[in-house]
Amino acid sequence: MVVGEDRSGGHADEAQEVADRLHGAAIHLLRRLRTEDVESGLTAPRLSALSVIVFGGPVTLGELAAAEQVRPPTVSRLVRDLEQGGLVTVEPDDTDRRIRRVRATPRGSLLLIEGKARRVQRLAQDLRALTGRERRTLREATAILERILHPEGRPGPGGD
Amino acid sequence: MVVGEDRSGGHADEAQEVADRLHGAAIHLLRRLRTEDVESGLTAPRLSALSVIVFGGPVTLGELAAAEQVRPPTVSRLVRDLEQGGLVTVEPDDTDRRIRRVRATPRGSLLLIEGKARRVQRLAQDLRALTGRERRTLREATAILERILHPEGRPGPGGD
DNA sequence: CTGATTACTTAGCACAACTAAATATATTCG
DNA sequence: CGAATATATTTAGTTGTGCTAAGTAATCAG
Repeated sequence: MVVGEDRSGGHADEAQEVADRLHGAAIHLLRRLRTEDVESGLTAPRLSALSVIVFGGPVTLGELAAAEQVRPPTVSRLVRDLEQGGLVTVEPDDTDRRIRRVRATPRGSLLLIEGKARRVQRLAQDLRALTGRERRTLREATAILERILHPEGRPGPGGD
Repeated sequence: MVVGEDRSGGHADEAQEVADRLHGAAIHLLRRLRTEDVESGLTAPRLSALSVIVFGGPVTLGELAAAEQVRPPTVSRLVRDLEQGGLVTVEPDDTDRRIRRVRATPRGSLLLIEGKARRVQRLAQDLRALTGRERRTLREATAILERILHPEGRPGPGGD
């Protein structure tokens, strides 16, 4: 755990400090980006669930419940509402008719993808004001981040 | 998502690509950090309000309403609940007795600060596995980020 | 002092999201 | 077959957040 490898002569724990600032930056970043989400017309839980459905292929309600960490009834209603909005379709499983599989409609996928595009667009605009060097620093930083915190895991929702 | 950035000999839109990756990284980062928040026992609006109170010094209810972008009655109730939980205290203003100032209790501050520490701690641990050069890249990146997306805004809440 | 404004509260409504408990139905296994 | 198990739904209720409308109380402007 504690690896005193701070040879840079800085203060006690450089990692701690960078983590702290990174934390703040991520919060501010997403805070700004999230404002674009309102336009989707979906609430956060629905957006999150839709994301799992879009990127996670057809999923059963049970899987969705596990992914979203909610109880079955919550998912039932959630899916019903998404279905009513034309964003997902539900089909029975061929071999096990207890199971219902949820799949995103083209409209559901589009809504999510466009939402993300809106978010990213906003950020890209800010990035154009930077120097090439600064952008490269950001690029390198994201690569590092993705490496350390996304070894394996479920696809991230468009949530926040 | 964003791909074809190479077909015209150069980067069609480097900013767009970096934005896309940054977006993904921020989502994954907060996804990880946010799991720690559940332990606070507070809901997102309360956590956010408490953060404004803790870091924004004593604030009036009106200021809090403006910061959180909600109507006065919503804040009244929010503060009442926080007060009931022993996380904040409310005092009248000396010169203007219509005004009520909200201040965090030691327990309220501690809850927030420890919550943040929990979040950051996890990340700091990952960062210790990096080289000094990589950490420096991350540090520079956060500085750039904070600069472009936090020109002069209100203090950021610890919510996400 | 009177009237308008400001700061906040109270009361009541609506709604989203969650839950536990009680089903209904389908599958699996002894 | 029949019992246990698994999947999802329905029912009924809670919690939390937000709103508006209407009220109280303090301050300010004339």
